[in-house]
Amino acid sequence: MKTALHWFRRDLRITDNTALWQAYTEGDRLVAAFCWDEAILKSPDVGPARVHFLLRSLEALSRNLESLGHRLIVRHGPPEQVIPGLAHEVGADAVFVNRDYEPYSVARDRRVAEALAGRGIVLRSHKDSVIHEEREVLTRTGTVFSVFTPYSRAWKARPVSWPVPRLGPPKAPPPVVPSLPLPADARELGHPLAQEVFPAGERAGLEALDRFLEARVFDYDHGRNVLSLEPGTSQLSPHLRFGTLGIRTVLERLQSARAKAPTAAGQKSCDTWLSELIWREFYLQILSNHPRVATGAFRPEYERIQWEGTDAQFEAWCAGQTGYPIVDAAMRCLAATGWMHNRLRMIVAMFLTKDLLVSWQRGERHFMRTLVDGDLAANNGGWQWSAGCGTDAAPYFRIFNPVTQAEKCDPDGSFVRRWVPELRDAPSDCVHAPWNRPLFLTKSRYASPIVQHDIQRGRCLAMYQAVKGASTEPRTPDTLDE
DNA sequence: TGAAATGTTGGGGCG
DNA sequence: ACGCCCCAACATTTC
Repeated sequence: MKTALHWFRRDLRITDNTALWQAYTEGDRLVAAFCWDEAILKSPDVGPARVHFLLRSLEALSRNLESLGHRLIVRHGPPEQVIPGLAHEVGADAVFVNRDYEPYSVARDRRVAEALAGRGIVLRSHKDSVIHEEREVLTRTGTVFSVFTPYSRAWKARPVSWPVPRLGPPKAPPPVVPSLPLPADARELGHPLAQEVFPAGERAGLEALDRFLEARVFDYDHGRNVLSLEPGTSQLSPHLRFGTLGIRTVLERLQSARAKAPTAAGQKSCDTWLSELIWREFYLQILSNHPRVATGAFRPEYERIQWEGTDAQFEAWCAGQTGYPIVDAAMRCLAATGWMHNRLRMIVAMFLTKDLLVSWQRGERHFMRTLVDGDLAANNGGWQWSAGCGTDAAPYFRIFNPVTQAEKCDPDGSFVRRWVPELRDAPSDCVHAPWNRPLFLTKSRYASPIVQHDIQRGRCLAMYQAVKGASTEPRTPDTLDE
């Protein structure tokens, strides 16, 4: 009798789960396991929003497995000890995982594979979290893309893979081995969120997908850039982050939604959203092929920047106390809910790096700690884009004006008023720039701007120009890191 | 997936 | 009627 152990990581679902399906079909007996890895959970990059989402998703996963007659075995400790130990305990012939491309995970999986091999057990890893993997979309000469547009053209030219079936009932009873309880509540691991916006788990993921594809996707071109109460974005990022939703399912349902698009503009909106999914895979393959981006600028010349921003300025940014309404509203929304609209992520990132002149890496770390969907590849890619030091980056001189941006994405100021109560009574013509009404500003008790945009913009341009002029030999953009 | 500075054009007020 | 100026509107360049 062959026993297959499936080790859940970032694939917390039983539908359209490649490695789980392989373990189920190839083995005579399935063991489903999750390892509570303290190294990850104690990392300063992990905060309560994500831990809470993870816990609730695991509870849902456990219930879903039980409803079929399976059982989720939970163990605590270092995976390189826990997984081989459990595999040995249940007499597994093979351990199945879906591949994870972050540097930490790659190293961890290598250690686990070695430890398993020592016991004569094989680690079988599968592609699951992406449609096309790190070395599957390459230029004609076989090098890695570092510009999005040609990457996405090549991505689309490849055939997509379709969902795998949902897990079925057990072929043999699950093993009787100890399983430890999950921590009862995220509060044990940090401060509770003031507001929770994301229902967790597989069912919630599928429902969020269908809700988005029902109508909102057809207005995505416009809706994604405004901050109205009903979000124009898909709200799927935490589900894609934790694998409570499978990417093949997303693609399949997007295609059928696109076929039903009411207008040509609706179809175009579907394509725009698809390109956001491709951005996700673009940044994943950048991280896989150039792991050094996790610790430094993709364009090395930008490593020389002497960031002038102070700790106090960084802390004001984190706390939403910069005196720029759109920035403060966005940062307070993040602190309270663990989520921020993508347009706002760009605005606050530009503001931190180009107005406060604080290193993008400090912002990157803060986002990782606080975001419910915090993902190394996407977050790093976004920050390097904003700072102008990444692949396919915004040119360094592309600097957002926080007021102009705010007027575009929050024309009536309702988003600002919701998150910055000091400005609840601000007249619409100054809600994004209250310093234009000194009398109102004093009365409102809202912070005065901690920097002046036009002045900081000039300093930023000078700062970037200095390192650009100092750049040495030209780099080859598609060489691989070791 | 900008914004500011600078340049050009054309309509209308006015002497 | 004409030229002049103003300036909005748009286009181009620059950061």
